[in-house]
Formats: sequence, C-alpha cells, structure tokens
Amino acid sequence: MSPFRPVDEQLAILMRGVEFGDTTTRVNMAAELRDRLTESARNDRPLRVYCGFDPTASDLHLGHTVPMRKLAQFQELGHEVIFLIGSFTALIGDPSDKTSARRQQTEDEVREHARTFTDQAWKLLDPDRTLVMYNGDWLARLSFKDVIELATNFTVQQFLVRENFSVRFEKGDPIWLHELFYALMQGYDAVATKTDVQIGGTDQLFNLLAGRKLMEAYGLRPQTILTFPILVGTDGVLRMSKTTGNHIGIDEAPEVIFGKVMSIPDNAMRNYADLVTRWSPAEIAQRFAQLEAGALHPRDLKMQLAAEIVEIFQGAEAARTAEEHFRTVFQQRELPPDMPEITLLEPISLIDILTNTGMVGSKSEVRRLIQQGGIKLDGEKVDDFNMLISPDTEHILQVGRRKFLKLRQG
RNA sequence: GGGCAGGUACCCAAGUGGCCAAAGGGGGCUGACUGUAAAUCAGCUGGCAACGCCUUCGGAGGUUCGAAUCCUUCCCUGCCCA
Repeated sequence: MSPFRPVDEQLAILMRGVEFGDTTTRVNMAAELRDRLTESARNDRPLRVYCGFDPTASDLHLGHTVPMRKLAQFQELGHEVIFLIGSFTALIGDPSDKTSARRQQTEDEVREHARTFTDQAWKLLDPDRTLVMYNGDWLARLSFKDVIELATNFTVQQFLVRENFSVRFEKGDPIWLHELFYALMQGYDAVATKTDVQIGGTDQLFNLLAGRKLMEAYGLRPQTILTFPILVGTDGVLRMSKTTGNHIGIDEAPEVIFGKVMSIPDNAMRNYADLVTRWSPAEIAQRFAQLEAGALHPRDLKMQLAAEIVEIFQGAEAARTAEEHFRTVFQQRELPPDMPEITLLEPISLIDILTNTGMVGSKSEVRRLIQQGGIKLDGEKVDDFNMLISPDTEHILQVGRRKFLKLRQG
C-alpha cells in the first residue's frame, strides 16, 4: 500500500496556482508531473522537490512565501523537499527580475543572510522533513573547464531574446558577462541535486528551463518545472523585493504587516488573495464577487486580507491586536495602546528629541515638518521650531500620522 | 589599442562660465479629502548656529573675481573600428 494519496488528488493540489506563459507548457508539465507522481506511488519513492532562494536580503518576505507554501504542500503529501540557499548564486545576483545589474554581495553578507533565512523558513516548512542545501557546495568547486562545458549548451541569442536583457541591450546599458552565468548556475543546481521538480516564479522560467537542458546534457531526466505568478509589492506594480523597498517581511511586527497590507492599492488585492492567503479559490471568487457587486467594502476586504496574512505568520492573537491597533490609530486617529517611550531628566529641545531618537532624520526635516503641521505635542500642532520640553509631566509626541513617542518625567 | 558619445541629488533626466542646492518626472514625506496608510488634490523633498553660511554634479589637480559648465590627468560605461 502506497503511503501517498491518490495521484489525481495530489495533482489537483500541486497544480493549483501554477501559471505558465502558454497553455502548452502547462499541459506538458501537468502530464510530466502526473507521470512522476504515478511512478512515485508505484515505487514508493517520494519526489525530490526544490526551490532556491538567494539570500540577498536578511529577511524572507511575502514574495518568498509563494513558492515556499508550494514546497510545504509537497511536504505534506509526503515528498522530499530541498530548501536551497543560493549561497553562491547570491554572489552574482539574479538578473531575471532586474532592468539593471545587481550589486554583488560579499560572502559575509551572504552567510549572515542565509542564517536568518533558514530561521524564518520554519514558519512555513517542517524542519524535520526539509533538506537545507547550499549551492556554494557544488558551484564553488566547478573548474573553469566545467563552466565552459556548461556554457556550450547555450547561445548568446537565447539570452538576448529575454526581455530583461534585450531591453538593456537596446538601451545601451551594460550587460555583464557574469550575469549570463546566473542561468547556468541555477541550471547546474538542478543537476547537482538530481531533482524531480523545481519550483519558481514565472520570471524564473528561463532559469528553470536551463536546468532541464543541463540535466539532459548530463544524462539525467529533465526536471519538471512549476512556475507561479509574481507577488507585487506594496506599490502594487513592481515585484516585491527588499531592494525596491516594497516588501512585507514575514518577521515584521504584526501592526507593521497589517498596515503595509492596508497600504497596497485596491487593485493589488486579488494578487495577494490568490498568492498569500489560505483561502480556497471558491472563497476568493466569492469575496471578489461581493466586492464587485458593492456588497463588500474594499476597505473591509483589505482588512480581512491583512488579518489573514498576519495570522498565517504570527498567529490569531497577533492578527487581532494588529487589527485593533490599526482601527485605533488610523481609523479613529487615536493614540496607539503602546508606543516607544523615553524618560526626560531635564528640559530639552523638541529638535533634539526628534533627531536623537532617530524619529526624524535631520533638523531641517524637523523644521519642514513643523511648517507643514506634521508635528503634534499632546495633540496640539507645534509651530515653534525652538520649543523646549520640560519633564514636568508626561507628554505624547507625534510625528506625522504614524510615529509616536511617549516622554516620561524622570 | 584607436575614434566618438557619456558619467548630475534616492532613481530617471535637464542644465554646457555667474540668475544653480541645480528644470522636469518617479519615489519618499506632510497636509486636505476619503472608504484605509486605496484613489484624488496641494505643498515639501542636501545640511546647518538659517533672510546667511557649508557640502554636492565620476576622482584628483588647474584656469577664472566666479565652474556642474573651460583645461589637464585618472577611473568607469556604451557605440563604431582594429
């Protein structure tokens, strides 16, 4: 008796959310996956599935969680999951999602990032059933001769037709030779891990296909690939990434995650609902139908989204307090239940408090904020740039709408 | 290696001797409004002991009363040629 659930059931779960540029690829990949699942069940052998993550930033964000949750599904179905840290690929940087070259990282940075990556990964993956690998383990050992052999499988034209490269080519922007190696490296990962299935965003299609090609060249059965839509960042347009500054980290404070989700444009809600919630396709369809019909307020749907996302990563209690915080501070414009505080021992100027605590970047900026009515002391707009604050009683200082500081008497 | 075009603030991009802390756009911030930190509209967006002063236009020198703008040299990018 196979330990696996029926193939059709697995296939339905695993293919959910998969998106390719064309339907033929989808049909082919679904057929391949079915074959592999069938063999897996017959031979009682779990599939080997992997997804690579380049530790280019120190924290995992919602964008990373899209393929990770697919990995988790494979895991729940009894398959073997590899969480691949791109310790070596991160040194170069993936040009796939970039319209310009990426800054290269130092090995130290990469090592540090890799550590926090794995720590955070266990919010979604079962650590006991996950293999963590580092592609530096095999990529760093390749000789120049090996690299050349890998390169003989590709032509320059194949790279130049890729949109991100062709755009740069047209514009006369530099395309560095080493950037072209990225696809070879990721492709070689598939060879080294002898993987059955590789997961990635739709922007990874080229790299994933490179893996198939190289596996064939090395006499291996080419991996089946599954690609998923890209999650946009808080700006609602660009792919989520820490570099762009539009990311929502899964380890950020619940109120921060909640607030960031509330700040996405209305038209990005569907993207988030599809990719990061646990809602079923039917549920999602229903909610958006209600939205369309005017029965559900966009703000309320967004709040449901925000609560759901906080809950996934930090639990129901955190979701509840985050929502409470949002209602109080942003909807009712009242003070948050808790805020950072400092103790005053002697009279000190407002400017010094704001700049010393880092709430405002410079004194000029404080001046501007005051001119624009953006600073309040105990609810009153401040208009005196040279105001002194005495530690006579407790004060509440507010910068803009979202930054608060409690000043206690010493 | 040779010729040509370039390197401007967080990003893109104007400016080619004083009116330049440097147009315009993006982003960011603040305010108004609202349906939320959406959308829309308006203002702000180098620093400071602040009607003035200091730092900034790839780096270093130089010319000039005065340079992002001119000269020298170095570094970097693209195109064409070899």
